[in-house]
Amino acid sequence: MTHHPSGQTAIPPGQATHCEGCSLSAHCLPGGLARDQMTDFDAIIHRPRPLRRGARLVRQGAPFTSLYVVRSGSFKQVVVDAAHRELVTHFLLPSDVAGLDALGEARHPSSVVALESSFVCELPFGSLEALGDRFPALRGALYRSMSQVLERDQGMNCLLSCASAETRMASFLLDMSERFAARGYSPHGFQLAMSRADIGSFLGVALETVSRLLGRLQRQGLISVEGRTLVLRDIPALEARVSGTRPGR
Amino acid sequence: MTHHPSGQTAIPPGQATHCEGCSLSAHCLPGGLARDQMTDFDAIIHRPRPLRRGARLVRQGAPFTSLYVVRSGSFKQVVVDAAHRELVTHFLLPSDVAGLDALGEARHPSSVVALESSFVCELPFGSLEALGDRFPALRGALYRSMSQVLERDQGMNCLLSCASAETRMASFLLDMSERFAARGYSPHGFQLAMSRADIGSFLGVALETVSRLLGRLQRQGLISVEGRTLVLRDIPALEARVSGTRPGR
DNA sequence: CGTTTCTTTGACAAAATTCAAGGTTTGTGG
DNA sequence: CCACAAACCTTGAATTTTGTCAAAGAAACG
Repeated sequence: MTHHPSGQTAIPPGQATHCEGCSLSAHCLPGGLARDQMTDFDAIIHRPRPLRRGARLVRQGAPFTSLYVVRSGSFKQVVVDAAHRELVTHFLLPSDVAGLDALGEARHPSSVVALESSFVCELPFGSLEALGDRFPALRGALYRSMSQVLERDQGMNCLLSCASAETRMASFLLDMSERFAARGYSPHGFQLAMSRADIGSFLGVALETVSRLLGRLQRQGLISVEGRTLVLRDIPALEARVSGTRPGR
Repeated sequence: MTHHPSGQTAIPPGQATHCEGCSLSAHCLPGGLARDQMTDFDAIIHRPRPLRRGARLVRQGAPFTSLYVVRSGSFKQVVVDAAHRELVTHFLLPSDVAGLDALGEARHPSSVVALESSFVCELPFGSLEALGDRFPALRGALYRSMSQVLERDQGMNCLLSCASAETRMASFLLDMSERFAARGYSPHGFQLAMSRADIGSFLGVALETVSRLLGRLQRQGLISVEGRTLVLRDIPALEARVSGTRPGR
């Protein structure tokens, strides 16, 4: 899921980082703000901080104080359920917002873990709200982010309710592809930053099934996989797998 | 899902309905407002309107203008996916809010259909937002509602990802029970307003499986079912089924 | 009171999981 | 830079769960 083929070069560590010059700003929360408003927004955010692979950005149960925007790298969002299983609920790419599910709550209902070396911008929610009073566009962007998550979750529910393992896999690959494309990267090939186990947890299938499905899709010529390097060779065919699901339910 | 055993008597049709006197107001959006603020809130809402079984409160794809609070009765939220299948994503009980998933969008991404004769209060979103500027508590309540939906969806995803059909069923029954309890009704027995097909769609299992599972749980003495009348006879045992899921994944 | 919709139940088939074992990659310390 | 350990990935075989198809019974509706 390294969004930049050769790693970390796109965004320099911690300096020279202002929303105005940021390549993500169009898709990011302050996207709809005017130039001078963005300066104010800039003032409240905590500058990008680095996280290593495996580091927790947000810990389930910790008090909610800030939202985080992924600047570079990627994350998985996980919840630990009653049976102490870790379940992956989301994968976050640059410009995605972490912590939204805690917004109305005192504590975070899920954890967010870096899948690779990553940078995030921290948005203290108090300041954000205060700014929202002055810039309605900012509040609108926040609403939009939340309802995008809602819609995404709803789509996921549909997938989990009634799609075969193969359809889930195809959906996942296409979804990743679209999200990369939306961020200006190639929709045809990318790196998966997460393990097979993460994908399995996310899609609700066993990790062995993930492995078998990737193998099968490769044999059928729809994709190429080599470790975590993925190439989508026949996107229309993948799309056909998604729409052509089992009849019933 | 009739929350009042003998039907519709709890809330009179359309008159004498103000938030202040409403039995739901504690759990409802204006719950945190002061007395005089509630009067203002009262002024923006459109008074309860009746819907018959099968009537659509919200139509997927229709422009988003209002949120709706369920006053009495119950609803199912459904999405029609790419393969033209209707999938049930939520069941709404009194005090639940319909339309939240459209909040940042121009159009509703899902439909909301009455499962029985029901009443709702309509909250024009424009007025609601305007009022939110004056009463921060109201905006907080809105955030809370949204993140509750997010959390619920996330829980559902977990259930669908890694629970057996039986566990899903037990979860569903307990969830209903809790929600009835939270609204002041008995957690031990209630009416299901939805069909087996709806439950199946919601839980991601075939309707025949729903039927078999209910039968099995009954034979084991955990519940009694007769048509859509349900009695939970052994809630702790049901809870044990939920936590004691399959080991793997 | 008949028709439609909903529900239950059985037999069979298919999909996916579990268990097991071997192979590969990644990361670390000497 | 190499060697070793740990984590990760693949593949096979047997088993289990759940879906599909079919048919009959019950309930709801006009």
